[in-house]
Amino acid sequence: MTTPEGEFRRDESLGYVVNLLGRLFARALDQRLRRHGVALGQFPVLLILWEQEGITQSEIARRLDIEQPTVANTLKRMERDGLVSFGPDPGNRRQVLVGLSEKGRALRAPLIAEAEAVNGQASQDFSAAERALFIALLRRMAANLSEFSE
Amino acid sequence: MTTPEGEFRRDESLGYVVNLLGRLFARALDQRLRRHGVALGQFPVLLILWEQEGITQSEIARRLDIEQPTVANTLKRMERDGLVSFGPDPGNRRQVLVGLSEKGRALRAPLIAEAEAVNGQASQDFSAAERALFIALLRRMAANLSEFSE
DNA sequence: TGCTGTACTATAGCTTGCTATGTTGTTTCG
DNA sequence: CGAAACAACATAGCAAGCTATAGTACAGCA
Repeated sequence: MTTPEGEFRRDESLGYVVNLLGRLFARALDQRLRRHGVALGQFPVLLILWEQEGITQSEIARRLDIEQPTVANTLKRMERDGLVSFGPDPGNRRQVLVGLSEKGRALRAPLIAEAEAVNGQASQDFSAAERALFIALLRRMAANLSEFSE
Repeated sequence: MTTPEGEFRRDESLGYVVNLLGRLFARALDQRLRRHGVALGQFPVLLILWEQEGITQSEIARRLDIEQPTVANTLKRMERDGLVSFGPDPGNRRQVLVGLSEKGRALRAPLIAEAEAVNGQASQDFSAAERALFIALLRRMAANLSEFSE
């Protein structure tokens, strides 16, 4: 399944097309989140905190599969924007527990609605079966790429 | 197809999963390109220039669906790294034509091999039909998101 | 011709991702 | 107990995406 002659068609390259679609999703969601004063990268962190507050920075990084310094910087901007606050863990002085502000909690329903609107637009002509199939293929591919790098 | 109760499952969200897969592709390809001294974002630009040299910055941006300032900055780094050179267009003094260095041309085969290796790993257990179906779904979704923003 | 609009490039500034490295606290084990 | 390993967080520095804006050259038209 290698390409015949040093040729390489961008439009047939999995990585290229996935990356392009990813940027389209990012642009669409970013525009909508900005209306609420929230930046794109803050949204996944909010998703985690809406599930569970009082976890550590590294736990957030682990659940999102993002590096710890990236999360640290995003949290710092979220604190600046009044979305989260940090409290020391009395039982463990090296870690810091992250909590939501009221503002952060209140954004849950409206921001999730924005994300669902984007997902809805993206899959507007997909049947439920197609959508499920698509997610399954995405996940298989992600699993393939997560295997030890070689 | 909206979610029942303010719930939002990351693992079922199209945007979330596409974004995650995109980062996995990016990490995998970045690691491989680094061995050749090339940064990830330079690769799409190289793909364009391998097809056709002597085009303008904005033409590159248009073909890749990336904003012009992003391309401008990437090209600046590529010049620094000795991959491209700029020549003024004698017939049009406002634009600049981008050309490849010998080094840039020579990287074609090895870098395409790296990209194909990543694509191959990602789709290692996919049949040709599945791969084609997957690409078709990605493209439909991209078309849906490209429709005028609302 | 000259003015207006458009196209190309550049610059500033932000966010979010990454790696690499350092600091500090906790755990483990000899 | 003390040393070594490990875990959490911070910081520095880079790449690449974005928006907004400004400057310059060209084109089209009154």
